[in-house]
Amino acid sequence: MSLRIYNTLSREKEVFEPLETGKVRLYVCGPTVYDYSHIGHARSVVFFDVLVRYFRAMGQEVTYVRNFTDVDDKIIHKANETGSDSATVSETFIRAFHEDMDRLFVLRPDMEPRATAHIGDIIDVVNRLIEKGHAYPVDGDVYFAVETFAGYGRLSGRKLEDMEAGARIAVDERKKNPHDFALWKAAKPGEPFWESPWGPGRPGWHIECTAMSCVLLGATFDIHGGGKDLIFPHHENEIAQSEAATGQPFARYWVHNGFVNINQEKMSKSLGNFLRVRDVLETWHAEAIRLFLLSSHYRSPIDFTDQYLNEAGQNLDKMYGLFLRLEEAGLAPGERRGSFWQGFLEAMDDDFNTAKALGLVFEAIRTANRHLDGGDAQGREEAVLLAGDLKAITGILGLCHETPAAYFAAKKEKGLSSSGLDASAIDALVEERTQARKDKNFKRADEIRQHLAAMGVVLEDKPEGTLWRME
RNA sequence: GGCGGCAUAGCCAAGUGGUAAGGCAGAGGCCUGCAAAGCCUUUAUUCCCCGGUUCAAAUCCGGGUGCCGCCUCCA
Repeated sequence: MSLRIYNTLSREKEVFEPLETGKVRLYVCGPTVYDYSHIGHARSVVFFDVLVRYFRAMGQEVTYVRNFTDVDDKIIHKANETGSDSATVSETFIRAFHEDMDRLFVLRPDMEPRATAHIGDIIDVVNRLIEKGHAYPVDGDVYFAVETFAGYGRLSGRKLEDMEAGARIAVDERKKNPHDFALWKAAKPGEPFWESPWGPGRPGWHIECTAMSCVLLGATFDIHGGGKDLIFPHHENEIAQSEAATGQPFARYWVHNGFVNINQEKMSKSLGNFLRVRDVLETWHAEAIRLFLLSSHYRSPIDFTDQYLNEAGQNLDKMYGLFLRLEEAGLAPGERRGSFWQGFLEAMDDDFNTAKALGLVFEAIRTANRHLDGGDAQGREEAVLLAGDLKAITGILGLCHETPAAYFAAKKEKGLSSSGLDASAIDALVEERTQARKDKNFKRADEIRQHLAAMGVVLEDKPEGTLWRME
């Protein structure tokens, strides 16, 4: 494969060459589990899911690690708020995260380490950093000394001097430099803690990723991913900790996804516009959500609106519609790969250009439909070839998991239940209309069509009879 | 104040030197008793503005304008 990836570290697209040929070691920052996951989490998780599926389809052996931050101020706060404890809170939201992402057809990573399961590894790294003079304990806390790491600021393009000026961080007299960050935090009363050489406490946020990636993937690995917002300070700090501790290069390619806005506004607690994955799934099909998320390049910001999700839903119908047509024609997607597959590979090789790839998908669908409209043997053969490409492509994008029949049946069911209509009543009207048509009473037939249309029921007269579906 | 990103049709969105993918919406047509679905045609002489480089620029360079993100353990 000749994949090029935009590396945040160099700010350029670089040819991807894994450390070890045929193997890809990937670490992606997972959620802090103090609440239900939102659509922004979904974008990151879905994008990296596609990245992994693509590597695997290209024959690469991927080791995919995504952590859970299960000890943290926000989790502790949530526990106090709800009269629970940290462990229960994290357990609850880890389960919820899995439910949500499973419903989005996201494949589970190979490993999903939790910070609290790696306290020993974390303490080891902190010890090593102290030994090497990169960290210092103060009153049960341990801080990383940013000035001891020459490359600090390389990923985010910041210089320590520049950051001094407009820094909005509280001055802590105990720190040698205001930008020194906590590796270990002394326990306050009522907080969860673990014993350590510096007294009871818990890990700081950044150190868990250093410890777990090193243990699970090695000191140096291929790709480190996460949301754009993690570039600073989280990933900057990870690099400093890891390279200072091991003396070896850390992640080689840094991949960061852009944000999801809601109606052109940033999602934020203060605006109260957080869209939870499980709520969004109530309204839209999981694959329509994936399709929407993949319709822009992963690094661009994307705007979540009802209109765009509806469009994605229509496009998903179009995909299933073709597969349904083929099935009804007794045709199965072919095994041979054609030119659309080649185009797909080129698009994906160019920094995972899923938007371009989807353009090809729709072109292929249109072409296949045209061939089927033709109805001749050669056209059918072409359609089968195209369908094969489409099947392979949608598989990598994580779309079209269902059979077309099941997809459309579920859609009808959902439309019925949300509108409160009764299927048998509709069937009766359709039957009446069929009789009217036989009697050439088109006036009555059209009345029924319009009546049903007003309720959101769309009729399709096919040679084998009249079908109806919910709009 | 520092760092970074983006500006392409009514809307969304690809396109990093060679003459504007794809989707939605709109218009016309084929098909249909009428529709729906599908298909065909059509919708940006032009890519925020002004300069420059080049045989050639949406694409490169300089300047401007506008929007956005990060610098607050927010994906």
